[in-house]
Amino acid sequence: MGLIGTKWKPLILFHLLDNNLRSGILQRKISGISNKMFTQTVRELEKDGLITRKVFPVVPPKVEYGLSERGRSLELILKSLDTWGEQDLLD
Amino acid sequence: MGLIGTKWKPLILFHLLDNNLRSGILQRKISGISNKMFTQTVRELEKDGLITRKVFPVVPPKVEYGLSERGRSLELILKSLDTWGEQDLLD
DNA sequence: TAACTATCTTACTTTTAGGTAAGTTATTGC
DNA sequence: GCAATAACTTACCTAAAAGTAAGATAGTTA
Repeated sequence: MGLIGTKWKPLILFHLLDNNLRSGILQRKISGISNKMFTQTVRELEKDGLITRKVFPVVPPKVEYGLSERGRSLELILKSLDTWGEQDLLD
Repeated sequence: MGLIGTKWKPLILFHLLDNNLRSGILQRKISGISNKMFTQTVRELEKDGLITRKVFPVVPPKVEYGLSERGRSLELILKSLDTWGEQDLLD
């Protein structure tokens, strides 16, 4: 229940619903997040087992994030939250 | 989407799903919450239009909280979050 | 060889969330 | 007339979350 008790986690998960995304692109989708919070939050999501992280050994670096199976199991909840939030934009 | 981005709000809403509850009882159900945070959070939820607050002019005071229609519309999401959180208790 | 790239870290500071403890209220029961 | 009651509110303080800005990395291209 406390699972979603953070500002950024649900947002990041939400943006990964459609496709895997590489780090920079995902970050640009989360408007307002600082670089630090972004890295910190994906690290936590990875530890939680909600997203996967794939590093390509190239220069400049390339990192891709995607939902794990466990993360995928949140799909309905994430979509509901999104729809609910858009109904009338309080908060 | 940022709607649930707090530690206590979803918890309080969740405990109101079944019945309206008077203040003290509701607060005792939210283990770990301080008196201050409790009052503060229900105030916010009331402003958000998610819960209703009914004051009975008796001594000692009696206050009852319940879900508003808008709050009630979160029922499925709250229950999903709860079930999801219990599946395996990470976080 | 210097600049550019994408991703992340680290040190430092500010902002926000949260806790503790005391005080307020108005009636009832002793 | 004093204590007990439920539901706050307030002032003060600490802890946690988040922002800013700088630096590390190492190949590629000019």
